[in-house]
Parts: sequence; structure tokens; C-alpha cells
Amino acid sequence: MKKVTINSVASHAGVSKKTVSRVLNNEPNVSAATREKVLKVFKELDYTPNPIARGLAQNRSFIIGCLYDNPSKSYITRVQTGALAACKENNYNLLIHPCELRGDDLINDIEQLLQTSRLDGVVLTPPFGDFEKLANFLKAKNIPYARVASALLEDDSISVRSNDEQGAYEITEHLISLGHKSIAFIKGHPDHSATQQRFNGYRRALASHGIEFDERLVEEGNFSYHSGVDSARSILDLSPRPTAVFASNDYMAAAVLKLATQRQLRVPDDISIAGFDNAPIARHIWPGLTTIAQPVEEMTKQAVTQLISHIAQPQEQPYQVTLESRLITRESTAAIK
Amino acid sequence: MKKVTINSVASHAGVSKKTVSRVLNNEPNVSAATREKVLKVFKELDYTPNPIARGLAQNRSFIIGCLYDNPSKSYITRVQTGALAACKENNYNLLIHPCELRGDDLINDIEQLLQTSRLDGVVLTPPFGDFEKLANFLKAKNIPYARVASALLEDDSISVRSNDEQGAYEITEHLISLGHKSIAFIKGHPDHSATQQRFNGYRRALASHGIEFDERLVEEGNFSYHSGVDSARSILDLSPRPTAVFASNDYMAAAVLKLATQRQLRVPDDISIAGFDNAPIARHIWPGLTTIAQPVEEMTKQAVTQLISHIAQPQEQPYQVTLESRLITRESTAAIK
DNA sequence: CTGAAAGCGCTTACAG
DNA sequence: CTGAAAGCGCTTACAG
Repeated sequence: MKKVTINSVASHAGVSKKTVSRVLNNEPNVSAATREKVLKVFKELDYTPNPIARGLAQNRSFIIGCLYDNPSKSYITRVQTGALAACKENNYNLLIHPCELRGDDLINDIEQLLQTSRLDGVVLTPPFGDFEKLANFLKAKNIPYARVASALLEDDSISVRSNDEQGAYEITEHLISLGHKSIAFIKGHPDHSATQQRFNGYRRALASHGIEFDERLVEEGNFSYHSGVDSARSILDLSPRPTAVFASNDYMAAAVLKLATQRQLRVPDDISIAGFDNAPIARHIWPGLTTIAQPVEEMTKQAVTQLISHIAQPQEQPYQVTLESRLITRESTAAIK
Repeated sequence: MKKVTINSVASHAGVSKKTVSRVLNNEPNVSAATREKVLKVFKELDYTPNPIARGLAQNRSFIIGCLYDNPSKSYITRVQTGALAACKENNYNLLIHPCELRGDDLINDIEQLLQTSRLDGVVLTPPFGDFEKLANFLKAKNIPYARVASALLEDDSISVRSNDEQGAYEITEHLISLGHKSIAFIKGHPDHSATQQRFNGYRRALASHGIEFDERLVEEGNFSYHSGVDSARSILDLSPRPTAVFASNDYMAAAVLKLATQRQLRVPDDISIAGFDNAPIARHIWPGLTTIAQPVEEMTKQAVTQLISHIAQPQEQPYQVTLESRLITRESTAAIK
């Protein structure tokens, strides 16, 4: 089977390949008759343009790369969903690339990535948005990028985030309003800026309600279910036992719930549990988890949409967006007895 | 900043670009001295070859596309993990493309995909591996593909699967061995070949243990958590209530567990629940789900590895693989009282 | 061991 | 409205 190229089409239609190219790209300055003729040959020959040739001539690939290093699978899924939605609207495709923030290999790894596949832009999902070394590398390579859910920055890069500090404040306040004063806290992964922000929100809520901060109630997690199990063990072993636990994400909260249930504690009667993110698991378990709904898909979609339009028009000024999160109360939290 | 290309390197090093190309590709027939010199210029100029130009000349993109249409997010995650592992080993990248099996748009959608990004091959994850129309389309377009977890086929395509029928047989037999005779079954999505196979395994186990098949115990699900809730409602409303439920995947089993718990039923004392897949949720809830561990990552990895080697050497004969699954018993199933 | 020429399949810039 | 020429940055096939 002979490959059909722009040249075959041109000779079959009896026009120049530039004219074929015009039809292909819906450019003006082609007579209706010529356009018809070329379109007909497209069908006859079952012609589709070669994206690589196009890419070489235009120096574009129409591919966005998505970088992640995240222990929460559902978070990754949500990020992908948002990125894919933006790509689809703009006829872009999404290439996914998990990699490790820690270790000296990251920059080499990304260099290798850019060497195998030309990417028109890159979306940096947590924790990469906070890793300046990577941003600088991309800047040097002249690869546009957008940050999702990173800390607020003073620079002029594309960034879409939500207010983690405020969300954590609200959910802590929710627990306080239910009468809880002894509220344990499980931190997230130290490389993620959200970790510090959620912790800050927790502390601010305690402070503004006159509850003294107690370091013994704070456990170091890393957003994984497994780390939640370890933290839960320490917390449930405390004496006196806290009356509520606020975990920095839903996976860790689910781990607390499982361990508490295994230990015959009734949730929320004996202990209230709250999470963060509104991951699917928050509503797949019983009791459902009170949590903060973060618009992860929407954040990523907006970031990638802006990234793509920036690729097309680099002169436009990038802007940063902060989206709202909101409290969702389910059955895992209740008034203290 | 001037772009640095193979030509800049060639002139700086005082050699032809063909020689630069030889060094780039580790080809023989370059004197050590010349090689050194060129390598040095690579560093000086911070040169990296343009993957698109390379792709055009070689007619390759080093990108594999992953097609999916699956209600189970964790299944998608596992598929991606396996595909990424294979890609990484072979310096390939992975492009993800969710799309809808139903509807007339699928072929157009894929055509559009191939038109924007050249793909060296495509991995078809459930339910696409069973959709002949798509396979034929790809064959016509000359795009190599590999099937994951599809039905056993007589053709000579690349396919890696596991034995769903046998897995379902074993887990049903496990329930029977615990004394259960009234075992409800929740089917998966009708477009997935696994759905029929798991149902067959369930029926074969009943038959071989002399338990009469009862249609009223069978519910139609679609692998989503939500469909599991609906099916659970019907099943738990039955009178007499079955003593065990076998759901075709863990999401639906988790839904049964949640509803049962909400209704104050004790699992497994009042009712045993079994799932399929060994998804993360199976161990994130209490009681943990008895299930069949399917090597989804490994299946996909093997499929993509074979796909990539087939791309490099199309003359080699593809082969089909069936991997073992295994029963994992947790706390959600117990002997009947 | 090395290189000049042609080609991959498009688009850009220019001319008419 | 249309086209001839040059170019994108590599590799392939050939010659020496």
C-alpha cells in the first residue's frame, strides 16, 4: 500500500501542494471549486495529514505533558480528567509522565522526556509546582508550563490553585462548632505546599476559638493510605483519646476510620473523623467522610486551557487563579456527647 | 537564543552532519577522536536532538496511545501503571485517550487522534479489546495494537489476559465451601467480555456443587460504584435474603458493604460479600473484601512490551498470554451460621 | 572512517 | 486565487 501524502493529493487533484495545504488548514483564498475538488480527492485517497511532518514545519507537537509524583491515585485521576478536558477542547493530546521529585534524576528524567517527545507545554501537578529547580529548567529549555495547586507565587507564571488554608480553617471550625476541643491532626507529605497550608488553617481555627494547640495531637503523614494507618494508631493510642481527627486528605481519614472501626469504636459517636479533597472514597465508605471539596478537575482544566492559549499567543499576560473549596458534611462527624 | 541543531553541531565540530548523526545514534564507524570532539560540542552547545525531526525521518513517534472507557478509575490507574512501566523500559512515552465505545463517534474520534498525534502503537484496554470494528480500523490504518484483558481470540494479534472464568469459579467455590447456598451475583458492564466470563464461572461453580441456579439472585450492574448501590438495594430487599453476595468487581462489592452496614447488617456475620480485581478499596474498607487478585498492571505491561518489540520487528509472530489470578480472603466472607 | 545528496511530509514567506 | 522555492531538523542510501 503506497503511502498517500500531500503530494499524491496534489497530483491527483491537479493543483499545487500549497493549495492542498490551504484546504487542509481551512485557509481562505481558495476558490470553492478548487476546494471541492481537493476535498473529493481527500476522500478518494483516504488521505490524512501526517502530524509529525506538520509538527516539524510548525515546530509544534500538539501534546501537553502532565508531570506527577503523588501517592494519591484518585488525585492523579482527577488531575488527568481535568487536563484531558482542556486538551480535548483544543485538539491537543495528553502525555502522562510520573516521576520522582526526590533524587538527582528528576532533571535528567525530564530532559530525556523532552528528548523523546517534543512537548508544547507541561502541566506541573503537586508537588512539582513548588519545585523551583524544575521551573527554572523548563524556562531555560523554553518549554511553557502551568502550575496546579501550588503555593501562591509572586511571579508571572500560569497557576491555578484553591485556598487550602481557608478550607482547613473551615473544617476545623466545623469540628469546634460541634463541641470538639481535642482535635488530632494528620499532616500530608512534606514536599507538598498544601501540607503546610492545611496545617496553618487548622492552627488558625484553634487559635481563633481559644483552643490551645497541642503538639502531641499532630502526626506526620504523607497523604498515602498506609501513612494514615500509622498515624491513626498513634492517635487512637493517646490517652485521653482525642474526640476528633482531621486528616489532611481523605485516604488518611479512611485509614483512621478503618482502624477505629476495627477497634470497635463507633464513628462518629465515639470519635469524629474529617478528611480533605472529597475523593471518591469519602462517599464509598460508611460512615461517609466529612471533607473539603476541592475542585481538582476544574483547577487543572483551567491551568491547561490557559497553558494552551499561552502557547498559541505567548505575548498575552498569564494570570493566576484561586478557586473556592467548600465544606461537605457527611456522617463521620457529629456533636460531642 | 539561536536554536541549536545538528547543523550547528556539525559546523562547530568541523564534521558533516551525518557524522553527528552517527554519534547521536551510537553507530559504529566513527573514530574515537571524532566521537569525542562531537560529544564535547554537544555539551558546549547544550544540544538535544529534535524528536519531531527524528520522527519524520524515521516515521516514528515513540509514543504509545492508551485507549480506555472504564467506569472504574482504579482499573484505569492500574492499566496506566503497567503501560508506563513498559514504556519507560523502552524509552517510549504514553499518551492517554479516554473515549466512548458506544455512539457512532468512536471511529471519528480515533481518526482525529491519529491525525493530531502520530502513534507508533495503541493499547486497547477493556472493553476496546473486544470491539472488532476498532481493531479492523486500526488494521486498515496500519497501526499496531495490543489487547489487554479481552476475550480469547483465534487471531494472531497481541493479547494478554487473565482467566476471569476460573477466578469467578474459585471465589464462588470459596463461598460454597463456607456453607453458602444462596449466593447473589452482580454482573458487570455488558460491553466487557469479562462480564460474561465471570458470570459463567459463577454458574459453573454452582452447577458443579449441585446448587440450582436462581435467576432472581442475579442483578445487572456496570462495574460502577453507583450501579452497585442499586443492585445491593434489590438484593438486600429479597426475602429470604441471600447469605452471600458476589459482585463482579470490588467497587460494586464496596457498595453492597456500605448499604448492608447502613442497614445494620453485620458483615460477614449476617451476610458475606465478595468482590473481584483486588482494587485498593478492597483493603481500604472494613471489613476488608475477599476478592480475586488480577494482575492488571502486569497484563498491561506485558502487552505493551510485546507491542513495542513488534513495532521494532514486525516480522516476529505475536503471541497470546493468559496470566493467573488468585483468591485473596479477607474479613468480608465467613462460614454461614 | 567520512560526507554530499536526497528525502521524510508538511508549512512559511514570497511572488504573481 | 494560485504556485514555485526554500526550509523545518533529522535519517537513509550511496559513494568514496
